Amino acid sequence: MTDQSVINEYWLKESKDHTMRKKNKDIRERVINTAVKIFAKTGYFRTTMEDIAHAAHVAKGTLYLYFKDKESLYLATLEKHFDRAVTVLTEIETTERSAEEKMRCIAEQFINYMTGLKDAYPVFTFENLHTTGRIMKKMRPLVMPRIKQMTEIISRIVEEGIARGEFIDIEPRIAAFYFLSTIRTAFFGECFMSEIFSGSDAVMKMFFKGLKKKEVY
Amino acid sequence: MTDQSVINEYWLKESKDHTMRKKNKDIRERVINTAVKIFAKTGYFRTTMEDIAHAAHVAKGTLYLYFKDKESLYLATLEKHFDRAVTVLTEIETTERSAEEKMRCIAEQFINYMTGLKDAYPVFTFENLHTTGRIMKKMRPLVMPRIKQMTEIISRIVEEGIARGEFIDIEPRIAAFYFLSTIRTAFFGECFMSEIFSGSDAVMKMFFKGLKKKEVY
Amino acid sequence: MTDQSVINEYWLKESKDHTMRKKNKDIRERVINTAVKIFAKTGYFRTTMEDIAHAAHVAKGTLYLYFKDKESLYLATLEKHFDRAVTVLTEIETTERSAEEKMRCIAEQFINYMTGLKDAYPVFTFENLHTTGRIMKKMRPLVMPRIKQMTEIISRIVEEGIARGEFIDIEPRIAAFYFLSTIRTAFFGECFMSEIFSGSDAVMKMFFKGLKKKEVY
Amino acid sequence: MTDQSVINEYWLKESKDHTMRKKNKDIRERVINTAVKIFAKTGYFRTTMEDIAHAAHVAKGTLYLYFKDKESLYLATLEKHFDRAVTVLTEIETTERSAEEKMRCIAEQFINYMTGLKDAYPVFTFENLHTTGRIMKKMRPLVMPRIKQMTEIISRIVEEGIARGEFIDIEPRIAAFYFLSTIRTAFFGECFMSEIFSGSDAVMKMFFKGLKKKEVY
DNA sequence: TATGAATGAGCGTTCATTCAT
DNA sequence: AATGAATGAACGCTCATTCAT
Repeated sequence: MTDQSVINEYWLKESKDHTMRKKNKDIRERVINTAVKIFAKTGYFRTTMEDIAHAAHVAKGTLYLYFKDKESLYLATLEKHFDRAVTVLTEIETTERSAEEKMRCIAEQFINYMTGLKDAYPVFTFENLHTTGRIMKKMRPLVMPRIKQMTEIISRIVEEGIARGEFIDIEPRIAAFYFLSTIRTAFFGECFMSEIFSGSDAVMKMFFKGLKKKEVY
Repeated sequence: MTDQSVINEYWLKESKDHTMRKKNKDIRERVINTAVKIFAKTGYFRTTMEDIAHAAHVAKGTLYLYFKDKESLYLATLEKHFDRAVTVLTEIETTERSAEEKMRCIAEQFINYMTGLKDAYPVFTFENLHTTGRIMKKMRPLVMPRIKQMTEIISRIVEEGIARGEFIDIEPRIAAFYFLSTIRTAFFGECFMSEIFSGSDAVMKMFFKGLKKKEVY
Repeated sequence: MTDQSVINEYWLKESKDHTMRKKNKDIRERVINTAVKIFAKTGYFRTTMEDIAHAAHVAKGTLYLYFKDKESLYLATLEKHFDRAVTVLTEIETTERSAEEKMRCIAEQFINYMTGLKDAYPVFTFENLHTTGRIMKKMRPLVMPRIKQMTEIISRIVEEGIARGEFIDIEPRIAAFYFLSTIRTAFFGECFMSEIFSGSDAVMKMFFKGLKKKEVY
Repeated sequence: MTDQSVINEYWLKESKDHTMRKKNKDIRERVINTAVKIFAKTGYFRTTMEDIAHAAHVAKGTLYLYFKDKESLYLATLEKHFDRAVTVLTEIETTERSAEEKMRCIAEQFINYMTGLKDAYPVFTFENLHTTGRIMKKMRPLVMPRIKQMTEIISRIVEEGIARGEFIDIEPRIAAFYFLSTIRTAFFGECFMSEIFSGSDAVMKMFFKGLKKKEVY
């Protein structure tokens, strides 16, 4: 839909550096990248440190050289997701397009990324904030600022759209938040509920119809 | 916003039947109603069978007389959620209102229900479909038809709206699905991310602006 | 040396009740009695919960029904030692004998008990107070009062001896403390260092020579 | 109480040679001297090789160049303790004093040394012989001869006292063994049980009263 | 039917030891 | 010789599930 060959590199970068120059950095990376997938596929609790170690081709003990405990490793995977998301958002924000185009591009990128993790539901959607007690406590301070950050970038794009007369006069943060949620809906429906849903385009269309000024025919 | 005194009863029904006529049925019910809350508050994995047994004032072993295992008990709580949701939807569908009014009423009901479980993120939103491989396998056959059912009821309301000229000509299922997702967004934002979000009304407004025909002023 | 058939029962009681009337009490007892020996033989750290469970013919998990953790089980074994020691001391204190006879009887009892645990160095001698950090913190409040209690009983016997003109005029507590230490010496030398030592009688003799008034020949 | 400036040097020697001429010897020494303190403070099991390596400013792997394993390192620290003890004993034996004076000097030295290791219960008292089966097996052949050696030196002093008519006619080894135990008692009571004990002088006095001939007043 | 004591597989984590550099 | 990253066996503890009462 939109040109994105350059941007895509951000999402895929991790699949390349298996050459291991600095052991240190590489193992950490490898572990995180492995853990991302396993956590996503199996869930936090069902995933064992042994699973991760095995999949990352390191010994169980090695994990603890790089991460204080399971929780920390999990948080590191979240961090990773967010970093990429923010990078992509920033990248797109600074391109030259209409606000709507930027947002459509973002949606496309995100959905691609999520879909790329195949059966792996990307862990950083909002609901994960609510995961069970103790881990939640540590997550909020990590996650909330990142969501805020993401929301802010999108807010700016929305503002831009409002200023340009593309969008209706709406509180930009709310539109931004709803936008992220809409992306999730599109991805989720397409991906997991294809039996009863297959209209991510239609959903996006509804979203933009709600956001945009009435066009004059 | 809308009159809902009658409908509310459905959500609250469980708090009444502590009279225990048919012991059997009563224990099962009591366990489920207790488990709903505990699972919601503590999460599936952190919740122990002992927690539930204790809170439901039965012995641990008793749980296994009524439910094959923890998973089954969990699925039973899901059923409960869905049953209520469907009941409410059906109830509202058959009232005499405009399509938009029905949908707004639904949103209100759902959000009330979710909020009523306090800090407990209601377990039946879509993403839970994806929890942990093994359990998911058993969940799909249970959950998918229910979501389908819910979607269908809402679809009919949407169709109604289209037929009446309230809504644009859109695939009703997609609108229905998106509608449920929008409810979730409104609830979630309001409830867990109040720091960065507080516009459930605005979100709903955007949704309906996207759905409704351009009004002539 | 002294008649002690009755008193001995206290030390040996645990070897009898394997009939298990009240499961509850019996398992707890059995575990403690087993743990006493294993801890003594193998040491706190080298002893695994599995070792104890196995030796006590219960499952690992069962241990945790009766004891919060390894530490608590260990402390319970200490408690046991002390209880018996105090019982024996009290028993002997109230008999009709000279102070010296009482003390010799105590020494004999203690040494018998220790020796009865064969290779098992009884864990309640004073130096255990100093075992490694965390466990120590919990031990002191448990152990110190017990040692105090033991010391006090013996102190009273010493006082008695002083009052009767058997012993020199010495601070009774110090004599009591030294007495317990002397018992340990006698046992230890006899038991573990027989190659270079075999004079528990001679040690006791020295102790009493130091304690008693010069006899007039 | 007694002049001991010269003798003290033996105990303190390790704090001087940080000049590191022969690297080899120096690292080994440094490790042992560090380990002595850490083992004493933290206990054998709670002490990790990393702790020691870190404190001794060497890498973990380096420890294994000088010691086969943790156990061997521990045994080496015992050696150290014993070496010093024997040196001190020998030193004192050859001075010109009465037997009692020599023994009092020994007691003072030992207690000073123990106290110098601060909260660290000196690891070479007899009871440590009994730590944990496996290690014990290796310890006995190392430790027993040393204790024998120490006992013998003290025995000679006792014999001397007997010969000079200072002491009663007692088996010197037993007196020697009891003497070491009495030192331990004095130190231990003073150091760890000050709440219920504070009479190391009184204890020593009792010991010597038991050992010495009745004086004629 | 209801109980809850007993079970034991399974997990997170530690740490002595190895080995490539 | 010296390093310290990597290893993996081993342990304490949890908790879903069973079963004798």
